[in-house]
Amino acid sequence: MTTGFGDYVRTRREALRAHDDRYSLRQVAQRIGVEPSFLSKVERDETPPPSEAKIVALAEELGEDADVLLALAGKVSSDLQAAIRKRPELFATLIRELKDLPDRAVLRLVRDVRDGKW
Amino acid sequence: MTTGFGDYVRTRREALRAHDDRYSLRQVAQRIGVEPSFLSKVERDETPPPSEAKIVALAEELGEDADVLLALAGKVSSDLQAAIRKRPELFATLIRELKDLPDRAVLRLVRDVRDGKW
DNA sequence: TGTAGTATGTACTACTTAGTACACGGTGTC
DNA sequence: GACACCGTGTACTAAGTAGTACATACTACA
Repeated sequence: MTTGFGDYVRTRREALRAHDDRYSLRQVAQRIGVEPSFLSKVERDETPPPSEAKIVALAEELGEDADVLLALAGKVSSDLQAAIRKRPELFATLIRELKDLPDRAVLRLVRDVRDGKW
Repeated sequence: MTTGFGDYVRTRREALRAHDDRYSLRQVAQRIGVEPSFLSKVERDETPPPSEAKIVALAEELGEDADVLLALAGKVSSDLQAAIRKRPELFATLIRELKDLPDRAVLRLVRDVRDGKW
């Protein structure tokens, strides 16, 4: 496993733990619903990242953006996938069009869409 | 299996076959690189849709849009996923913003982006 | 009628996913 | 020195993924 997923989670968890004992590996594992040994392996990148559901729970637990954590795990949220699958040609074209544009261009687009002014 | 994926592929292949013998199940199977028995099961929805690579090959073979065929198989092209994973927050926001907008709105957006006028 | 091509059915396999169960050894503390 | 956590190591599993291999049975035609 060469994703930085585990590292990232561990670092983040340890940071929270510095101020709050409730962020021990065991307690976090229990709250997100996995065995401590499993979370341990995940954090050491000894096993691939867990399922989407667990990652989302983990993101919530760590105060992180779920999409970012999923991305780190090499996944894309299933609701986004569903949206794309509903109109595959449309979204495929759009995403391929945008993928090489700079952040600020995409960001401006997002804002314009949100404000309905485009 | 209750996807219409198999049905769709079979219908499409039979249609091509009406004009061209090279579209028998066996020959198509060979060209896309699977065993005939496997393609048979796929077309009868007796087994889940094949891997992305085989679906893309199948789309090419059938003259269909790969993204559409992938969507029918409940998948999203890995290059789109990669694009999203590179900037998860940006794309997640955009897609969630667009997912309930009507086709024509999204389409217009796609065109505007392509023409660089937005 | 045999043989070439066609679709299908059955059995099997190797790999991956997504974990659990449980024991072990370390650390702190009362 | 016993109790309570802590992280980790080892072993296991149940289900899904992505097929292959081989045998069977039908159809067409020469």
